[in-house]
Amino acid sequence: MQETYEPQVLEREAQDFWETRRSFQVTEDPSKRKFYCLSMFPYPSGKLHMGHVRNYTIGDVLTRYYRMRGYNVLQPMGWDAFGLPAENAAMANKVPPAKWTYSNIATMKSQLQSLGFALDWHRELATCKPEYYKWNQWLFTRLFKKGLAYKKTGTVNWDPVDQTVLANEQVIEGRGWRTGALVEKREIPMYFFRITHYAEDLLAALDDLPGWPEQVKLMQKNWIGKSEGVRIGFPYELDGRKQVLWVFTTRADTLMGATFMAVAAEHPIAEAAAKRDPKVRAFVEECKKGAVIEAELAQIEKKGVATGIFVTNPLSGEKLPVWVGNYVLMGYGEGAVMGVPGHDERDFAFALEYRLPIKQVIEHGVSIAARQQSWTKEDYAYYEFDDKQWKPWYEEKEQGVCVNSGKYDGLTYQAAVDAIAADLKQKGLGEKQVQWRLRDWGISRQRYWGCPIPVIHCPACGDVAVPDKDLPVVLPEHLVPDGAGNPLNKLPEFVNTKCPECGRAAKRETDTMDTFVDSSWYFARFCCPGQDNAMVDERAQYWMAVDQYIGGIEHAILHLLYSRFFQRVMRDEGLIPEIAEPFANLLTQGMVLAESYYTDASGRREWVNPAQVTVERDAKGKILAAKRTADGVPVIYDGIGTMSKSKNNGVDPQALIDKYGADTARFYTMFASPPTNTLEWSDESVEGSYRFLRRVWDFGCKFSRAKCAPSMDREIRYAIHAELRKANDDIERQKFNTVASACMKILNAVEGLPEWDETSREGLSILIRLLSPIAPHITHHLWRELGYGEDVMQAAWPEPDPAALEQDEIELVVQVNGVKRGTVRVPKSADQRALEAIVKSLEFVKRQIGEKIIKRIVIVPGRLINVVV
RNA sequence: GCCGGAAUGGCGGAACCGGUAGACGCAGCGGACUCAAAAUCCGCCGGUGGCGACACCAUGAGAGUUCGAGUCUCUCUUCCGGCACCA
Repeated sequence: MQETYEPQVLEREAQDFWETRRSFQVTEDPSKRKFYCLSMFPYPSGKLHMGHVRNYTIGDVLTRYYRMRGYNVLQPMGWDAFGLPAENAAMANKVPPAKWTYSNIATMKSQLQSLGFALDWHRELATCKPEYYKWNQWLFTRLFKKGLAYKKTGTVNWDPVDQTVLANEQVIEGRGWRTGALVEKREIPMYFFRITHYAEDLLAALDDLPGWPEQVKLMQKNWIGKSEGVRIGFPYELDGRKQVLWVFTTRADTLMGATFMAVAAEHPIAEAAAKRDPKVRAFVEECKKGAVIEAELAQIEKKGVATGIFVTNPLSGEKLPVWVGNYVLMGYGEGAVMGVPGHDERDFAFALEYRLPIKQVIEHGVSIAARQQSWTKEDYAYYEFDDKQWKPWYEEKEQGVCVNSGKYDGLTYQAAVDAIAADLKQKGLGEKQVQWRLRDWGISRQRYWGCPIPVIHCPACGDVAVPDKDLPVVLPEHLVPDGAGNPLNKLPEFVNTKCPECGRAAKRETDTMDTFVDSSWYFARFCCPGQDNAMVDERAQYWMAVDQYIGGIEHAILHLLYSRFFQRVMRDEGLIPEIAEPFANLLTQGMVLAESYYTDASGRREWVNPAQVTVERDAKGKILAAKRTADGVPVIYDGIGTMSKSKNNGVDPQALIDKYGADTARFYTMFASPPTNTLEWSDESVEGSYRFLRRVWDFGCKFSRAKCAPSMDREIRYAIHAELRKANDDIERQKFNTVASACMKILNAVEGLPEWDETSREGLSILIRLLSPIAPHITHHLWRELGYGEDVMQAAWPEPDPAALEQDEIELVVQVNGVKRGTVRVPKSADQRALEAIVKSLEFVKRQIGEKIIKRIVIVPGRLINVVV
């Protein structure tokens, strides 16, 4: 056996062994339980980053674990290959996105292979290949015919200089990233998927996903946002015509407290008012400037302008002014809201700004009179004095009683809503309604590097879906975008075509699909390699649903929701008839972070990669100072954050693999942090992981030459089996960091034996198997070299021996008044009375009790005894 | 702004159900080996007081529930993810 641990050599050999035997290629096998383990496929951005290493190691640990547990495990890999970065790289390097993408795929594939992942490469796919995206197009045409894909206008960011649509990411502080021009909103025709058709199902089915983290389900639930309320009509007259302004509210009980209405700038009332009033026109124009990014919209200062139009409260007959508000979104509900400043924070702020009246119509135990007594200044009529601070006077709690509301006075929330909805219905001015926050999914992108939307625009027949026989609509791969619009528009041989229905000259759609479409069904395609006549086939029914899906928490909403939608669409098309949910279990991994450092010498920050920094520490290990290793220039520590190009704090996995080998990279990423936490990078800890693997190798080496005594060490054996029992629990709980630490503890125990015996032999075989999913190469060799078997992957997963875990005596913690005072060894069979007697006789207990009287004795079986005095 | 998370020694983390706070590792300190260094091995390692046995303090801050709280409840602070065209 090789004396020194040389990971590069060992890993190459192990990978050749698996390759030759096609160890990871799987087919449907009804005799075994299947396990479909999937990690989110990567965008081929250049080379692997640490997030990938972490993600795919988690998947690989599970894959190898379930294989050893006897499952038929599928773990495929592919490429989410369409997207914006390829166009940016193309512009920068004057290289077609296709060429850049395929070259990145080649690099990253070889990196994945060097990490020794148990991937079935014969299923590899790339979403930019026609044989894949053909089925995006095929499914689109099905949905188009059903009305589940349809055309309407949508709002985009428009760069007026480049005359192009910008992604949100390309808008920086309201300006185009390349031109610096102020971005405008623009309405253009787009295709949408009617995801709202499935809103109820997507929401309800969350309850049937026990394998998903609660936090993700909650985020999805809030995103879908079902709310039950009342649609209310406010009649008005405009240019002599009777009309109704509709709003939706969950707080119909506050209708009598409405003092104004606010509509979006795009609302018909706003447009009508803009025609007559230049002030309104100016404001509406103002609102149309800026980007469409919602996070920014939500934080802008709430502004408005009165339209001069009044509507009538349908129940009280009160006249209410209509305002245009920049905080009202046309895309939500009716594009209009009723303003109830007494009971809504946002309306309150708006009313305060524009001196609109505020009415209290809900009371929560405190009478208005009592409230008003605390008001001391006329100026603060809109505030109440509370806790030495002036606080806004509004209350949002739903449980309240109506006041100042005429016939509804005294009604509680639900009773008031019911009564008001009934009265509105009678007048034809409202009824109860369910409202969703979820909006339909706009999939059109005015970009080149994506899947062409298979539609032909015919002057006579309108928008016609491309017939099946003409699919795929192939994207030409030779174009280089220039940042000013989609180059497909300038390619007549792509654009000019014939109408499939009437045969006359027609234009092809040049928009491509949102790349989220590509990634919404790839998991099903992996099940069906080589299938060229269908999107998926019956093999998908065997493999689906994905048993374990692993990916970043940043995908908690959009990607997962779109995939759930697509699975339903595929089900309803009869493709995978029995499965509604694509992912039975979900693990959301945390991000990989690193320290960052910069120098300030030149007056502007120059970011120095942590690998080039030497840190000085005090005796405790606290950071005192840091300098650039090369030239000793002092650097400033900027804290910890995501690895990024801009802060030059990325750690290249390749450098790590070259230096320590894949097993160290894998072991470190598992050991450093539980999978769902963020992982803070530390070079020193990597060193520690390497040291551990080398210790394992060295021990194996020595052991292979040693003679073993036939004896067993009962205590050490107990320790090993107890650790194994815990590790097996932990691997099921997906806490791989403690599994890694169990491996270390078992090595410590085995090394601690006074002489090598059968305990060592057994302990080492447990260690190798337990470690093998995390560090498969080193364990592959050790298993063979030490004569345990030919292939550790074929070995049975280790189980603790119940006989080894039996104990006659156990140690209990003894507390007095909840504070630990000592421990005591007692026979396992001791009953409550015996325990109480033992505890009372303990010296340190007597000393604590002194003269006091024992009130009770709490016994937690097998753990502790608490004497309460 | 809205939705969702997180916070434990110098650092990463452990403590699964409310029951010994700090497992395992990193860094640091002391020692062995060595001409020396590296590697390796042994010991120490939250804070304060004490020769010591031991006592007290301590899980972002503040309150509460409990025999007992890192864990449950409420309020707050800071940081992170998402917000529909980055993927």
